[in-house]
Amino acid sequence: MYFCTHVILYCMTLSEENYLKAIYHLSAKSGIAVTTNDLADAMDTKASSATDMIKKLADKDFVNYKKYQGATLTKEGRLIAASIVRKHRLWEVFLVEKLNFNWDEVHEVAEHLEHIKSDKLIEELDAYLDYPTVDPHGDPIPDKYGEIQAGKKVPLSSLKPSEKGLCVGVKNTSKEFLQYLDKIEIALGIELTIIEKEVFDGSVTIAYKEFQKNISAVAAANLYVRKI
Amino acid sequence: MYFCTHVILYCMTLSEENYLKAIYHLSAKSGIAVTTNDLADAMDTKASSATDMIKKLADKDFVNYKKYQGATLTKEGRLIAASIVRKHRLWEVFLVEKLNFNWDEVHEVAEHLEHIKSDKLIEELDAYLDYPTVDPHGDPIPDKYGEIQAGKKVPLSSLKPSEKGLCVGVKNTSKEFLQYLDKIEIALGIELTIIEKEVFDGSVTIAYKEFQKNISAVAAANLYVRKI
DNA sequence: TTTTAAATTTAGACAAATCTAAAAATAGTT
DNA sequence: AACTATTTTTAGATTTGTCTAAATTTAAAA
Repeated sequence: MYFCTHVILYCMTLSEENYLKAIYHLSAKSGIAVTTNDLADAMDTKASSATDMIKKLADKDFVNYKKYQGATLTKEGRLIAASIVRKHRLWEVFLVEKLNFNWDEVHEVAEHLEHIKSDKLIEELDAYLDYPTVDPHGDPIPDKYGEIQAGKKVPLSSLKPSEKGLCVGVKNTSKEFLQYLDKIEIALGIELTIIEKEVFDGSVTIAYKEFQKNISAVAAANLYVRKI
Repeated sequence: MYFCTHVILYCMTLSEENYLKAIYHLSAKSGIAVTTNDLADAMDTKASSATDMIKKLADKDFVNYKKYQGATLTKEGRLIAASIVRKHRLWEVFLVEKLNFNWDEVHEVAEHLEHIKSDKLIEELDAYLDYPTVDPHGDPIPDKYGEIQAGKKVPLSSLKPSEKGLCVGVKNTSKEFLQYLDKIEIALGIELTIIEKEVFDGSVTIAYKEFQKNISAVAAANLYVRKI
């Protein structure tokens, strides 16, 4: 099984790709069929537009659809959506690692780059970046078969004193939070060790680099790590 | 004067950008106003569609237009068109130098990449590629003010025996010609020395690398060099 | 279980970019 | 200068993705 370039290349509009991607993200979260309203909200449009597009995607066998029952991805739809997410995240890695972008600057540009259609481009980019498995926010990059290989990420707040974690991403992607992390010099790939957790407010004292700092429960819940 | 990002970012559709670029290329060739038919041919569409788009671009003050008199670029239109050509050619350099693309593979992908709108992206890319002045075909890359700095290129056939040229591009960009050049190992940046020109058929004997070969008048006319 | 509220779909309209076919303007030729 | 032939423009239709408003279905509550 492999990405169906022909389909992607010849048959999908920008709008179709974006809807498919939104369905992919929403169904990953909920695990069940994506509702018309949720899809419309995600796409910042109206329910009637979402219905129209779901029908079109169903006609092309990218989603399963029964009236009033929401949409789920077909195998082919999931593969295409995964390929778009793959491209998005690879471009994000490129922007951060090669072009000096910050965490909080890459998303918008990657939203456009993800729609460039060229198998060679993405394969070469993947190789050029040395086959990364997570993007700059720690989100996993699907492989070319649409499968996610990266290990599970957990919030920093779930670690106990003396446990160590590799910083792999954030839950809250707001500019404010990312800039806060920049300020205290926490970045992707940093090793963190839990020193102590305050019972009364959930704040966590962590050691990393040459620092030892205390961060709030909110911050700890929004920082993803992979246990090491 | 600088690229008007706001205009590019917020006001131009893909189609408008492509038409503007086509007008830029056509008027560079002829120097005079671009006719509706020529524009339609270049865009592989019908004259009526070209008229419609010219009107729209004229409304936005990107072209000067009088009925039946064709179109010329305004200062702002030229700047935007140049920025698109700049992006196209920078991406071509990136694809060849970093992602192992060949001369004859880059154009199609660059056609899409050129429409990605981000000042930071293109500035960083430019720096990352070390400020190239020509693309892999030897065509000049406009600077960020829309100006072309690169030296003039001339066909190899215009050189006389014992003159040397740096291979900077091709006139004929057909896959066949580019593959022919690959085969005889002529590439961008190669130094060529004219050994001899045959009077009867215009063919040229050239020395380069460890080779000494004879190429036809047609080939020599389609290979651009910069005298050195 | 019936009624009400919410979610979803349909119907009809609109803007963008295109087309075909017909009308209008320009240019070339005698 | 008048007449073709070509070029260009206009008018009206089509497709895609969107909208609003109304109709329909499902879900929740009394």
